[in-house]
Amino acid sequence: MPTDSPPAAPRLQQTNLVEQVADYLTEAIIARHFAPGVRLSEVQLSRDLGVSRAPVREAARLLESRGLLISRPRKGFFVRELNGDDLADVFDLRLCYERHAFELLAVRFDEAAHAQLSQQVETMCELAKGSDDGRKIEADLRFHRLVFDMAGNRRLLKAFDDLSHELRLCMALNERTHAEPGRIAANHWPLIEALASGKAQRCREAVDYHIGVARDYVIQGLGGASGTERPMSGAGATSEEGRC
Amino acid sequence: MPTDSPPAAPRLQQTNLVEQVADYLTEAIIARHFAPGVRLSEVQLSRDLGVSRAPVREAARLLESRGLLISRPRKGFFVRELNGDDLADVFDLRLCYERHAFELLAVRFDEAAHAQLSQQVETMCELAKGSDDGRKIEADLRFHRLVFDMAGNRRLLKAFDDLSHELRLCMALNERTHAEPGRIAANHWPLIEALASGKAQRCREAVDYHIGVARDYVIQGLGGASGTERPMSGAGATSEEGRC
DNA sequence: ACTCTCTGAACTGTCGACAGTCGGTGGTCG
DNA sequence: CGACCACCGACTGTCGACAGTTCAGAGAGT
Repeated sequence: MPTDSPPAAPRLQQTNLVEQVADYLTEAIIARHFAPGVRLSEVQLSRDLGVSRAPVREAARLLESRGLLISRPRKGFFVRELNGDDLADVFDLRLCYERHAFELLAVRFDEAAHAQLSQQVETMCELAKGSDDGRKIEADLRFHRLVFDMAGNRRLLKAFDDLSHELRLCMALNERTHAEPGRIAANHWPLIEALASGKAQRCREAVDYHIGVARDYVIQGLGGASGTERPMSGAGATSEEGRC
Repeated sequence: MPTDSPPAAPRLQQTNLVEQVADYLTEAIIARHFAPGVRLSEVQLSRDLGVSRAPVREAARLLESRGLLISRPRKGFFVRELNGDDLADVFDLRLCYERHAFELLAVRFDEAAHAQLSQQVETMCELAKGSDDGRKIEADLRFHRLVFDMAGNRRLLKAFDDLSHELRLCMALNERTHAEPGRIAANHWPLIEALASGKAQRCREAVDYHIGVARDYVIQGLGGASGTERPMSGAGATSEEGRC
């Protein structure tokens, strides 16, 4: 059941219905038009979207593999609920990915990569002045995706892309996400400097700090009503300086 | 088109058809009854399995998310082809995962975990005397899955499970996989010792060496007809001692 | 009033069928 | 003899429908 009326539910047409339905569902879930834990009725969705149940089912399978839905046999698909442990897992896995990506990129870092990443941070700083929070988040994720893209491991990039959906879900959990966007954007400069230094240890420390800040930010924003306390591996970061 | 006649294609029945079809396809692909690159006809599969196309399509979507199939719109599903770059990516991603899992487990390693892992290596040594290569590989993967299970991050475990399918595919690429199973099994003792030491650096070195050996083993087994040469991050391992 | 049972509505899992598209084949033209 | 084009078969994408199951609520019994 939608908690809020789902956004417009535009009649989809032609082919590639699966992808269109998946996009619609992804956006609706991240925007929290479907509350966590609620069941998504196949018939209801197919009626609202004006398509049959087959594309809806396939799209739901896709979202399940991305961690946005879970399917219970004979019960249907449910919007994924994230508790404190889930948040910790997501950011711990992200730490795992980013450490590796930065390590890979550090050894092949060149002027072109430097320029590309710097350009992206400039864009983020520019966006920080505006009020479109969605674009700020996307620009932030795009910086990190650039790192994975240039790191050279396609499967690592795909893994990050998959995790990105859950990351957006995590960020949408709290309202504090959008505070101090300027400082958040500037927080990415040390990552570039660490890459430029070419030193693995320095990259690792910068990544650990950066992700740690983002993790604490989201978890604290959740109100601390999370599951078991679990220290993050690597450097802890408890300041309030950034998000991503 | 099947290169070899697909194994029996047992008539599936009742519910949970998607999972059954997915299991059948997974096994058939890893056993190379479907050659890499071939197109899997939905109608042919549904006829052979005695089910309709809907479960076949959903199962194919599932395998696509696991990297065993790729779908091209209006063309159908194709068995994934792995070149040298793919192998390098898979093992590099595995290195990323295992490093993190061992680091997580090292800080919570206790007597129970020690006993469980040791037990598994004993099992592997026992299986090494037999001739069932499939069970050797599964026991090997099970050791590593145990590590991920005990590491405590469920999403990391799921990520490894997903990658496992591609790992099996990689291992099935060459025949040399099954050589010297006794030494391969024994190669896992240093990992346990590193965990017991509780030292992160020692764990990392042990993992890097272990995975490096496995990677070189598979890539050399492919005949070196791979893509661009790419050095593995971390310790290189060029000996011939192990697989997993 | 509370609990258990039964009934029925709604839904999921699965199926067969239709429409549009892609690739190959045969024929025709230059 | 070679290249282009129309036709045809097969397949994918999508749809509506049926069967078995689950869940909620009404009703009977205690």
